[in-house]
Amino acid sequence: MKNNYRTEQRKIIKTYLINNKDKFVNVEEILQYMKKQKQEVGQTTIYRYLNLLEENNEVRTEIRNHTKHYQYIESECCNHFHLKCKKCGKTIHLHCEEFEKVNKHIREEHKFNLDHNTIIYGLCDNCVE
Amino acid sequence: MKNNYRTEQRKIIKTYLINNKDKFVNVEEILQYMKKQKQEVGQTTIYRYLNLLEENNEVRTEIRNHTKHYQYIESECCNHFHLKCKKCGKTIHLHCEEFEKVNKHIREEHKFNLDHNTIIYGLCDNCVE
DNA sequence: GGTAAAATTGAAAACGATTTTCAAATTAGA
DNA sequence: TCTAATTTGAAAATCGTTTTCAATTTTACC
Repeated sequence: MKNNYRTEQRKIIKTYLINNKDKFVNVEEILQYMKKQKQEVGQTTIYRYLNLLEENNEVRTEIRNHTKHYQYIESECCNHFHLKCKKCGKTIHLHCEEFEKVNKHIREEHKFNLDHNTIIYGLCDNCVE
Repeated sequence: MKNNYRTEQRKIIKTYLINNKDKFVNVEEILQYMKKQKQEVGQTTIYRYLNLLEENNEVRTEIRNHTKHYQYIESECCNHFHLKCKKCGKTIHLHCEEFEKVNKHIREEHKFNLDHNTIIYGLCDNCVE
């Protein structure tokens, strides 16, 4: 991987992302955490490293009220789809044979390759009106 | 619908959106078009009206290199899913019985309601490596 | 039609997240 | 150890979007 020196700052940022891989975090949250832990890192560095991780597909991103949020992509989450409620944010890890069959069908018949890292949005049963 | 006076400016903006419903457009593009047509509208007005349309689910949005893009939602596109290649942007209108079956399965068994307005991302056969 | 209340417009200023700049510090690799 | 390449971070710049506010337009009611 190009441009990937292992500096102390990057280790800290990546550790934070991995420790919070169950949610999306933004730069402000990373910054606040670092401050608390007395491991301050310049915000420019955080932005730059996050961009690098995004280019390398190590994080997925999402924009929440005008601010980019980042989530570390777990490799063990690569073999199933994710459904996310656009109202309450609940995520469902879809381990579903039938969906995988359709995925194959779409790949073969419709010539399109669904991306396991892409979150599919909708409404969960609690939020649907 | 609240806050929806029918002013000349809004008619023009909506017409532009409908005439370009096959693609995503941004404020700059709308502005340029208006200028060409000698129907200038302040950019504040465009931003405000687009926000209103978004709240009312009349447009879907997408962020492309730091800029919000808008697409008018055709009502006749509500009964099928959309696959979009994240590399070349090609959109496939997925008229597919098998997918609809899985959609029903997901709704009933996984308690989740896929949203026809949500675009599902992946790679088309030309762009997949 | 006329009129008042409510909503919209748009130029300018403010905002705020992100990027750029650039000199100093750090890292990798010979 | 030494040098070239890369990274860091504070400050400034950028730029898309929102806010402000006075003027204008639209609606709704008489």
